[in-house]
Amino acid sequence: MGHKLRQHIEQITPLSDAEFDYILSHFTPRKYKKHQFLLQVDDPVRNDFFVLSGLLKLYHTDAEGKEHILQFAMEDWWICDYQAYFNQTNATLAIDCIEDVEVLCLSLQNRDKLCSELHKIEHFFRRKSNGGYIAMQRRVLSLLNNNAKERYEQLLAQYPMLFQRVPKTLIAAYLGVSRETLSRLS
Amino acid sequence: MGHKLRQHIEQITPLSDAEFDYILSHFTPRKYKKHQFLLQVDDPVRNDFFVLSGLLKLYHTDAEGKEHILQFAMEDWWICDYQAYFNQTNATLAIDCIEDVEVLCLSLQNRDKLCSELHKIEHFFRRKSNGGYIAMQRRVLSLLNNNAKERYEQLLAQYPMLFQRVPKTLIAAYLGVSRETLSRLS
DNA sequence: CTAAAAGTGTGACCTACATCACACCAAATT
DNA sequence: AATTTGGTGTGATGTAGGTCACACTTTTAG
Repeated sequence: MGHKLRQHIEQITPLSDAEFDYILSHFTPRKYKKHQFLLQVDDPVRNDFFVLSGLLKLYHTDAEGKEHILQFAMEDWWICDYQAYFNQTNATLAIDCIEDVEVLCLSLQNRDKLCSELHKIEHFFRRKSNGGYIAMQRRVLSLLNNNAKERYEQLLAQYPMLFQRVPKTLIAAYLGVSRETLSRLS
Repeated sequence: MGHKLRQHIEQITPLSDAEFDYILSHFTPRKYKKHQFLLQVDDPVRNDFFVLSGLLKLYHTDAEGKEHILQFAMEDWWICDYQAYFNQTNATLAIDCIEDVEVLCLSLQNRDKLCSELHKIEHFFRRKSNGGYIAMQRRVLSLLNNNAKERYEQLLAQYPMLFQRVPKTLIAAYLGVSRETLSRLS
């Protein structure tokens, strides 16, 4: 079987062996343990992460110390504080591991290099970004439209696997509901 | 002064006269009057719209008939039901005019043609999409983090001009608050 | 193997915001 | 000029979901 990254890119655009090797050479593999941080608030954001295995969360901690989860990421997902990454400023979001994790790291420099050298990679990232935008928009709509129970059921329907791997406290922080209220819904 | 679209694209990438003329030839100009629809639910989504002048809203109407506004768009903004546009399915969102409007229409075919012929246009749209993703993510965070008053003040700080052009009812529908509550905040 | 920490459920109570109902005013429309 | 329509404010009341407090169980770490 091919490399996970290759399979992932080829869902959008085919690659030759040489192209893929070249692309892969711009990524750095790394491993992290459960509870380790990939990114902490105020860190410079050096990399975007492509997840090979494991589970992570991207979140913001507010003034009262409450966590708000923007994204979970598992196999085949990308995760990053993109605002800070693209503007090369310091992180306002944190990323850490819910499970042990293997990722491929891509610096902004290498991303831009790949995008300018390989038109099909620029195309790939455009498509990815479009998809992400649409997903975020759907989430905004669901926050505007739906009550706690409806949001919970939508998430359950869309990512049933998540509920086996993630504590309810985190599901609540993702849905924007208190842990207690979530517990009374299900 | 140059064309508004040209200025807009050149914020990201420079263009020759010939390139711009070629690009522009893929857009169709159109005008709409206040209250006219650019897109209704269940319409096929033929175009993405670049706004030259005027003001529009992109919104969803829920089962109880309540409007939830996903986006306002004014000069220099793009507006579309992207989910339906990119998948070439029918609209689930509607777009209509809050003021008289001039737009440039771009079909998906022409967008893809431009993107594959001109690497710099693919780059432009990637950058735009990245920006849109980040903006949506910030909005999700603000819905999770902040109460009605805080969201109202953020919006006011970010787009003060909006409050001169848009009735409070629509601001409320954008913020996810009832009209009455909004009226008691300010 | 034991102690601490993390995860979960549930009752009692509280509050931010929704809903309903009405009044008033400004701007279209006839 | 008269009349409908759209926009806005405000009181009274209802409710979804938050907060606090506690108990119990499971996992993690020393």
